Parts: sequence; structure tokens; C-alpha cells
Amino acid sequence: MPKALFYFHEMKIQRVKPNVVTFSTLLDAFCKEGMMQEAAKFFEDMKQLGLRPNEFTYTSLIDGYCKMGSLNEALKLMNKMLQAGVPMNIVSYTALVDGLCEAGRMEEAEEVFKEMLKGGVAANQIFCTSLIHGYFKAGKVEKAMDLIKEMRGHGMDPDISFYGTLIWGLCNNGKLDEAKLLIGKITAEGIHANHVIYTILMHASFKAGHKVEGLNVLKEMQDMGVVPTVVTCGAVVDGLCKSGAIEEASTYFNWMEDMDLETNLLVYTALIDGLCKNNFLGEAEKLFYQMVKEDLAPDEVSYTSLIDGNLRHGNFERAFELRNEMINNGIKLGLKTYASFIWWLCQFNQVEQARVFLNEMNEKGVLPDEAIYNCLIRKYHELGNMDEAIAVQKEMIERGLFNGISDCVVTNEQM
DNA sequence: TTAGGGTTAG
Repeated sequence: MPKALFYFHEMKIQRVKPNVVTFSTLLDAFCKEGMMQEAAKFFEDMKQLGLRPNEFTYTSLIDGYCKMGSLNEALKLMNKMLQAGVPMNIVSYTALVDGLCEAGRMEEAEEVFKEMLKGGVAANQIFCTSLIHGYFKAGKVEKAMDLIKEMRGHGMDPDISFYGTLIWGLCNNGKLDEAKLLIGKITAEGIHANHVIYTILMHASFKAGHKVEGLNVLKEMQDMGVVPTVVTCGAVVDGLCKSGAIEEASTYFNWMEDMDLETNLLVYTALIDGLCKNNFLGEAEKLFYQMVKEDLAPDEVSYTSLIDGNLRHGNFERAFELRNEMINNGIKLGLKTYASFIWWLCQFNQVEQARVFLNEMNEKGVLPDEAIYNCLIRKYHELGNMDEAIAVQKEMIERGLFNGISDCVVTNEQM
């Protein structure tokens, strides 16, 4: 990116005028880095220079906003695009629908799909794969299957990414066996599963509690000549940690070096979390600082893992120290960080301190979830402080988080 | 010449 910008400025110095393609290329690079403010600035700059953004320019921006979860910005851009007389094509629609699917906004995605067809733009395999991913993610297996049938009816030939999505969807909807059968079927048809598909299957096996099976998938993958990536190893380390096989997890973590694979934040965090949850807090702390030494900047997730580890061991002082370190490094506490503080403070009967965190969440605009409220209500109730239990439950109801079937302990009569 | 889909962490 800095090199690209250097050439861009060099162009200006040499009085070579950048055109729409030059701007779109740079703008797309900013979007892919998640630097949307810079991208938006380039967008304005090019218009100022009298250049007319085209479907490529708009699509990069729509995709960028979608990837960072700013769906409303993306939708606004679609309208701007149409107003500017630049028609949406299948690529622009795919970027938008994929964003809506990722955010679980399936009704809107279907609406956009209808509009697309009305406008005479035909769906293709990439578009359908995005929509199928959305349906699976939302647990709408039947809808996903219907669309797959329709795709076949339209003569679309499924590719490896499509199968990746399908296998992921089956695994995430409790159909691990069907996913395995499907891999066998496509292999027989001459389509070879790749590292992504094996990683999906392995992760699903571990998640279902089948440790041996998970490791078998890794072995099968290697036997088939598919080389594990850092993502594969991350899934192995995480899977083993969650199975309580912490020593094996450490072995695979070190194995990455033998494989010439560079570890990343995710793999470190998986192992740090595993160490914390398996009573190796000292090792977790050591690994955390080894990670920092390797220039991997801890994020909210890695801090939360270590904070949670300290809290579960009653090391409140250290947890607060890490919280401060996190803030000093410009990382905001998220829902999981607050949930961890509130949960463990309640477990150690420090309900007032937990309440301070709930208040802080409200001040900072982090929406608490049902579990956080229930945890506090239960603890207040247990300690005999019904006034506060009722007050917290009222807040929960006001926020629309009380669905009446949760295990809240304050009944209507008591309120 | 520039844009879209599947995998891992609290």
C-alpha cells in the first residue's frame, strides 16, 4: 500500500494524470485494508477532478463497507450508484448480497435478489454461493437446498468454492455425516477436496467432540498430499485445547515451525485460551508476551482470553492491570470482555464490582446480552438483595432482552 | 489496466 501511494504521488510529480482505473485500483486497495475513510476521500477526490466513478469504483466501496459491517453505507452507495446512472452488475450485487448474508439480513438479501432479477441481471454461481452461505448461516437449510436445486436446473456447474460452502453449511447445521458423504462423492467425481474443505471438516469434528476423528482428518489431508496451512494448524490447536489435550495442542503449535508456517494472532490466542482454561496460567502469560515479542499486537480477543484466565483464578489485580493495558493500547473492551469480568466477579460474590462493569457497558454503548443480566439477577437474588435483582431485571426488560423463557429468578409477583 | 463467493481464537 505505501508503495502504491508512492507511485501515485510520483505520477502527480511527473504530471501524469491518474484516470478512473488508477483511482479505482488505489481505492480498492484501501477498501481491502478496511481503510474506508481514505477510500471515501479518494472517491471524492476523483469526482472533484471530473472523473466519473464506474461500476468497479462503486463495487469496491460497496464491498469494503460490507466487509466492515457498515451495511447501511453500502446500501446508500447502491442508491448513489443508480442515481449516477451507473447500473449495478452481477459483481456489485454479489458484494452487497454477501454483506447482507454475513450480517444475517436474509430478508433484505432476498429483496435485493428479486430487484436484481427484475432489472434483468441473471444470477451466477458466485452469487448463488453467497446466498447459500447466508441461508446456512441463518440455519435455513431447506432454503439453501432449494437454491442448490435451482442452480443445478440452470446448468451451473458447482466448483470447489461452492462445495466448500455446502460442506461448511452442512457441518454448521449438525449434518457432519452428510458432509463427509459429500466429500466422498465429489472425490469419486474427480473433484479433490482442498485445504479449506479439510479444515472445515476437521474443525467440525473437533467441535462435535470427536478429537480422534479431527486428527484423522488432518492425517487424511496429508495422505492426499494437501499441505496444511496456518488456518488448518489454528483449527488443530484450538480443537485440541477444547478437548483438554493441552500438551498435544502445544506440540502442534511447535510443529508449525517445522512446517515453516508462520504463527499468527489467532493461533496464539487459541493456545493462550486453552492454557488459561486448563490451569496453566503461568504458561499462558509467558506465551502472551512471546507473542508480543514476535510483533503480534494483542487484540480484544487475546486480551480477553488472558483476562478471563486471571479472573477464573481469582487474580483480580492482574485482570484489572491487563484491562488498563488494553485501554492504553487503544483497544476497547467488547461484550465478551465485559461478560468475563461480570461473570467471574459474580462467581466470587463481588456483585457490586460486577455492577460497575454493567454500568460502564451502558455508558460506553456496549449492549449487554441476556446472560450478563441473568448472571447479575441470580447473584443479587442469591445474596438476598431483591431490590437490586428487580432493578436489573427491569433494565433487562426495558432493553427487550427478557424473553420470558429465560431462567430469571424474579417472578412477576415479586416485581 | 480496476470490482464479487468457502476455513481457525475469547
